[in-house]
Amino acid sequence: MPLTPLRRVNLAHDISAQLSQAIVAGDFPAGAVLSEPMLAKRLGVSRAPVREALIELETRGMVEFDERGRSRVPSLTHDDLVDILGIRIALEPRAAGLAARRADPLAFVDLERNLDAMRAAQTPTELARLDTAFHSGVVRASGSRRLHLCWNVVEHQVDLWLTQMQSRVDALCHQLRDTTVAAHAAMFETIRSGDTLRSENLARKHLTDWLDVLPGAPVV
Amino acid sequence: MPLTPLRRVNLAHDISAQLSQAIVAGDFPAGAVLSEPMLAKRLGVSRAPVREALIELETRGMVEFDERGRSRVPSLTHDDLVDILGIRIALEPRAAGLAARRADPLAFVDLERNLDAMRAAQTPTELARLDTAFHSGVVRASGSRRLHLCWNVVEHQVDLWLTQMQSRVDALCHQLRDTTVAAHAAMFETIRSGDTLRSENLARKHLTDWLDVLPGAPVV
DNA sequence: CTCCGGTCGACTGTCGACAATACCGCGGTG
DNA sequence: CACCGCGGTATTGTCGACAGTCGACCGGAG
Repeated sequence: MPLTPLRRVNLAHDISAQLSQAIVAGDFPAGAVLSEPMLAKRLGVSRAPVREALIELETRGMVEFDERGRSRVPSLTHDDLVDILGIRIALEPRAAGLAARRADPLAFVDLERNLDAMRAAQTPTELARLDTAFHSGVVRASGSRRLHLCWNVVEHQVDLWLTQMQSRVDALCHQLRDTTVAAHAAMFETIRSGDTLRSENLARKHLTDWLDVLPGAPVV
Repeated sequence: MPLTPLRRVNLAHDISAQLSQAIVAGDFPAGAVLSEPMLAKRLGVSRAPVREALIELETRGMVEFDERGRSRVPSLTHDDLVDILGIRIALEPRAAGLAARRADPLAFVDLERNLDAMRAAQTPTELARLDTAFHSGVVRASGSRRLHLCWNVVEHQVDLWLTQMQSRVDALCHQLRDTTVAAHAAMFETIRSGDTLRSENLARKHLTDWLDVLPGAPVV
């Protein structure tokens, strides 16, 4: 037995993850101030780890600090989404290419499991979460720590945008589901086959396709 | 008069900048442990802002946390440099293209000033600093906050690598100086002219050229 | 000599407290 | 009635302190 994973606790890290999830889930509306005492009280911890979590979230674009040091939930516009996708179009082909070159079997089981989960998913929320998770898996499979750091900056931004625009995009998500699953499956196969160039191109096309769909969607 | 910039002080931010500079300057060798009490004592502050600065630096890849929470200066290998340049090749063409599209005159004066400084620079260290600063300027000129967050991850990595490999690269830097200045000048003109596509291509070529030079350089 | 247990010191993670600052509403004043 | 000054309140930035944990070192047993 491999015993226990053994890991020193770090409240800040847990808080960061939990807060990020809460923000994406829409628990805090766009523009809401996340005051440290309020969060500390709700989480049952002191302000120190909360502060550290907020700093980490700021570097990931999940909160913004105003000129007085208060952290707020950023409110994303359509332009923000285009900006985010532009960055992802720059980063993710690289990640897919590296993943294809490394061909880590361990990462493949994660990706395959994600595909299965996505095929079985029902709610748009679950679908969006799995979609992001798949792309995270590709970045992780690239094996580049720095690429992963960059990815952190955009990882949950699309999810956050979806939450803030929720009224309109549920139907869109559902409609795109089969397309997305098919695109992910194709990416998975290509990465596993080790075809670097084709992996890059598929990743790019998957994202640009999405970008092309958006202007037609009823957004603002 | 635009009055004062007015900005609440934040020791953590200053510490982050100072520490980053010190690491790049080689004050802490690769693998060195940056203990919080030691830094706090040297800086004359308490541990709290030091911790916050370290967290920020970790998201920028300037320090790494080991399994026990200690922060260390990462030691970069040749593969790391290739990885970093790969990310920059993905990000910077996008930044240059956006900068060309925005055409912010304010950013142009910064870039032009950098060009002048670079033409006058003497030491390789100064040259490397200005080179990084130019690329930072392009990213800033892109106007994308998230792109800037991603850029933070790689901003000083090449400088750090140069420091850790210092013995060999001084001559290389000097030799590449004119090439670099010429490439930057060309990028500047193209961005200012608003030619998006050409800006992207120049940025990409500038970086891939550099990548091509490296394998021949006497590096480990 | 080698190996083991115990002790010491250092460091991290977390907490509560304090000063400084900015917002908000109220009362007084012209 | 409009405006200005003022105290109360909430929040941030910073500090010192404490518990838990880990490595280093030392002494003794086999």
